[in-house]
Amino acid sequence: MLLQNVLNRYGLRMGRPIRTRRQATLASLAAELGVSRTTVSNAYNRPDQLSPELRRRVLETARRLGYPGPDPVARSLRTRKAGAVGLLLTENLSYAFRDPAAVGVLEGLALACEDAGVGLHLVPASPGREDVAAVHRAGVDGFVVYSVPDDDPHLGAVLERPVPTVIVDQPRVDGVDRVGPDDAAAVTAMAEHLISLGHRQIGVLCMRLARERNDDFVSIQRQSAAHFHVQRIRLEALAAAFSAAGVDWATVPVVERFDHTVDDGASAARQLLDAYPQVTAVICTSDILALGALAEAERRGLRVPQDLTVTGFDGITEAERSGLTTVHQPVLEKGKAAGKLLLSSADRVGPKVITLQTELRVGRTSAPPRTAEERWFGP
Amino acid sequence: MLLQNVLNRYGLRMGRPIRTRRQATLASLAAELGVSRTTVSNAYNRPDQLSPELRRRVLETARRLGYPGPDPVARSLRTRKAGAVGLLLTENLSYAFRDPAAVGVLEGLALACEDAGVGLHLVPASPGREDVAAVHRAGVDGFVVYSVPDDDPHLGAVLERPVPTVIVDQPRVDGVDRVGPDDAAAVTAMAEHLISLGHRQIGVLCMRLARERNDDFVSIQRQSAAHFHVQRIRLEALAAAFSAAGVDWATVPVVERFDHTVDDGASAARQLLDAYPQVTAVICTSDILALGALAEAERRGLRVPQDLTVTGFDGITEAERSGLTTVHQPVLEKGKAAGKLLLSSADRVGPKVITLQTELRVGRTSAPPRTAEERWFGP
DNA sequence: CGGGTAATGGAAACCGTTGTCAGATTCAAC
DNA sequence: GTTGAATCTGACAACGGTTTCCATTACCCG
Repeated sequence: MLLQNVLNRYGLRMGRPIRTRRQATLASLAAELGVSRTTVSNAYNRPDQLSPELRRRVLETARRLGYPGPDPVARSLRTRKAGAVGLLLTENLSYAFRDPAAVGVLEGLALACEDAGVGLHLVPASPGREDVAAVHRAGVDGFVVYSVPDDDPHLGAVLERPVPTVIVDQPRVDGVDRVGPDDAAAVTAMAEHLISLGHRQIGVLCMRLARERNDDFVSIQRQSAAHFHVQRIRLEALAAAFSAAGVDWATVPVVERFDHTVDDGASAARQLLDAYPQVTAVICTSDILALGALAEAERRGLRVPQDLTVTGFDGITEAERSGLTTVHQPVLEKGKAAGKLLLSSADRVGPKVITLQTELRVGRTSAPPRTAEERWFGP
Repeated sequence: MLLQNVLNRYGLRMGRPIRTRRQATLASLAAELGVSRTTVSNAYNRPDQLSPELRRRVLETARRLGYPGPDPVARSLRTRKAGAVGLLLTENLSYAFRDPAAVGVLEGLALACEDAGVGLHLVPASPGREDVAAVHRAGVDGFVVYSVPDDDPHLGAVLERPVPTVIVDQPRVDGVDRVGPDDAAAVTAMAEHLISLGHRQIGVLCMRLARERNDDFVSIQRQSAAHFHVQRIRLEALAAAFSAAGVDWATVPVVERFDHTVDDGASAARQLLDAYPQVTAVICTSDILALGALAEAERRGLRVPQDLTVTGFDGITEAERSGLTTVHQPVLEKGKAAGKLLLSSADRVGPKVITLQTELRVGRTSAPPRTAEERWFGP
């Protein structure tokens, strides 16, 4: 027993081949040099605390012994700083990397982290996974939560952790910092644009509303019970605006897609237009879906905007290029703001909400609807 | 002094307002319950080691005291497992997120991590930054290094860390696991395709060769001294193949671009064709550059492939869509393989190299060159 | 020569866990 | 009542550092 201890002290272990000798530690290095651990630690962290000569000796001996410098985990434990922020994203990474809007947020966040010299720790949390252990295991100084349903177990696990948290877009949690656009206002502006053009026969394409898949039309109940807050708000804002314009929202078809690709947008548009050919405007809650709707319109031989108006949301580059009428939001800034907010949250008291500026960008995909006669007989 | 200790034991601290009371720890929770720390630890990590009833009490008291479960950092220190792999990428994140080939690798890596339930820790290391502290600070069980110049200080810092490392694409370091395509073979196949078509007047567009910017023609010296191994190998393979076909490599213009965007590809092509209008084929070391070259060809009114042949490398979706002749490599698999290799490296002895299959995909952008007469008088 | 001030290095506490191992308790069976 | 097996529990030693005092020495100044 004693022998074991002595061996340990010198970084050796019984019953193991020599070549797997334990890594050198700060203590073994100090022993080798005949100085205290403090001094070795100072050599790395506070060069002004010891003579240059001794420091040189320490570093040189470290190199000789293959000591890689203070262990980051031990250091984190002592200093209570991990030097990383966690990113919770209940979504396949493929999605995160494929949607330009999401990439923008990620990039902005990464930039903020880079500036501060802290790492970005992607927490493994695919939609299916119920195992929140990964959240518990993440050694981070704070979390950014991006676009997560309000009933996701990972979210709960994050909020229980005693570290600052910033939520981007959704969900809305009381007392937690948040960064996002004013979705209601933005969508209202879009609705009023369409109303003023004269559209009353509309259809809506929206993203996933809950964790269970429903690639179909959406009931009023499901709309108002949506766990994805952003989608819910956007639908509610549309409902409010069009109701005010005399449209009975219960008659407005809304099609949901669980996955978020251009192809899904196209198939949703097809489903919508097959069942409701009288629709004059397809409002999409994202540009990706809208790009799909444009593709489907072309496939059907519908001219945009003469025969059909299509609108999106986000303002991604591809949308701009195709002249889509959409709401632009500064996604890069969104991510950057989230990062900065999180990294500065040590010296703040109350929760903070940052609302980003959005801008209605009218492109070449919205125009007044044709009258019924025009539809049948041409202009 | 004694008082201080007693206070500490109960999670209190002198001279601080009550509301900032110290977070509960496993120890304070055990004290509260009147059981040992072991028991509390077991409640979380080995449910079979204590009675369900006691476990329930522990968890319930934990909730009441706001104990968030065992501290991840302390746990990592004790278990020597961080539950995360680091990704070193000496590049602005913007690049990583914008180049589809890089996104593919990232996505594959993320998938492998997700499968294993470990986090992915992005190490902040922009090109300019000389500060490798972030590498030292990263609490990870291993590193994936992706496309880094062989003289990058971060690379050295990673290799010094006593954790397994896998390098993707470049650099090539002896004794370190590596995943990547057989660049030389792939490029040779491409060269032979062009040679057999009859091209002898070629020009090359390549990516950054070193950490210092050089948006210009590249000397032979710079080519063979390139710190980005992949680029060097590709150029060398081209040189070998075309030399064998009787082309004096010293006369072949090579244009380098530091940044890697379609626009940079276009400007490089312009620079090349302005100085060497007799070129019949522009060989690019990436699809992104090739897409730019195609754009520039169109701008000049050059028909592809009749007037100019353009080839790429990577096989990204956009390239496929535009019919680019290119070398396809499975980028998603590359990332996934790197992740799996890293995560399984505990029980392996020697270094391992995984070479990925590539495939020459002849598209609509390569054809025999026009003869000089044709160039002036039409076919 | 007394005493104040840097400069330098060290002792010990602490960060919050986990794992080992031996001892304690319970319970059924003989 | 004894025994043995099956469960639980708790003391103790790591894990690898950082940081707050202290102690020592050297130097400077009147």
